[in-house]
Amino acid sequence: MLDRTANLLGAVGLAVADRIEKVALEVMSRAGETPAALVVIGSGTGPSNDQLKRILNLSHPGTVRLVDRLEADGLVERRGGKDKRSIALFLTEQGHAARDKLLAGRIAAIGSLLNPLDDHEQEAFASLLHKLLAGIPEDDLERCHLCRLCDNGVCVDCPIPADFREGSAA
Amino acid sequence: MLDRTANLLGAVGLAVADRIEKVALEVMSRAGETPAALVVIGSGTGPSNDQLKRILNLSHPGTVRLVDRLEADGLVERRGGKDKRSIALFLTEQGHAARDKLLAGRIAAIGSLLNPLDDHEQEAFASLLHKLLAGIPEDDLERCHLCRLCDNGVCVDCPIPADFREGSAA
DNA sequence: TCCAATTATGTGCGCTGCGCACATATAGTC
DNA sequence: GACTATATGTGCGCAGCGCACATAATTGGA
Repeated sequence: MLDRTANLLGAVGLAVADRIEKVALEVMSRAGETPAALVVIGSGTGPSNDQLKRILNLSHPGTVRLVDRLEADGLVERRGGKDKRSIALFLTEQGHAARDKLLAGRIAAIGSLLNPLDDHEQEAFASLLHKLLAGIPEDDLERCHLCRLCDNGVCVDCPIPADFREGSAA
Repeated sequence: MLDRTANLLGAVGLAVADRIEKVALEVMSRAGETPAALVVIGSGTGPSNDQLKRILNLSHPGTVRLVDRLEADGLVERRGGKDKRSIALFLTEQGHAARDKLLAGRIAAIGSLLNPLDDHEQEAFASLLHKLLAGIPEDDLERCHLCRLCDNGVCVDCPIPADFREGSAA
């Protein structure tokens, strides 16, 4: 029985991931962790390359190149960090616009999957998802990773502590 | 309210996709659609390259190279199809073993996410997922795509018609 | 005070996964 | 028998990412 539930969740998860990827390709023509980076950078207050690397769970060089791509696309700026060695990442105006489109498209795409459920069922579903999410992360870093594509403007009553919101994690 | 539910589902979907990818890397050191191809080929009765391409939603050359990789890894065999131009794809013994490990690992990884839910909640969750899945696919091809990583041995009462099971789709 | 270890970023290089344009062989159609 | 459609395979390049390495700045002792 648990296996059957897991299989159903696997199919739904795949459908969700497929739709998120499709939206990201439409909005910014990028795949992999690049869309998540856009969201994370926009959520924080000038995160460093190293913080981004840990949240996205990428290698260090991978993160550097990822930021290169975002910079080349005109979505992100590298500014000086608190150290002279570190940098601080900020979205450009264009970056903010792309991030908004990405998040809105993501919510719309996933929302369309929820159509078969009526209001009451959606509420029950949200409650179960909430409980499930609360049980996943073991530390702040894992929380940030899990929420790397979340829309903070929409996620009221987030099952995950708010450290991420201030960009103070990692 | 719907937006909040969609955001929660987005986070869960991402967690599911992350775990599936991790298992695939551990089991077969491959990413992208290659693990799905292993599952699909093992589910069917000698699908052609073209059928695989449509189920995975890849370009034709991408599918050819994907099969090249699986063949090089010793997991898949190309045999003659019903036409002299088409081929039929079958798993080797090693391929079946890898597929079993992949599916078992997938179920285990997703199942661990379900731990916070008690038996009653899991049943309710499965029911909602079932209803949600039934509303997604518009044709057989989309069904096959959605179920490309599903474990047929586990998915009783599948919300999706059984054409996929016979490999007759597309 | 100066040198070693740590931290933070960036580069050279290669590999995997994938798509576009093209080539080739077989099957159906007029 | 020529023409189109179908099915597979190739040349080529690009995106995304990791390993090994290089460089600059900070920290922590001896």
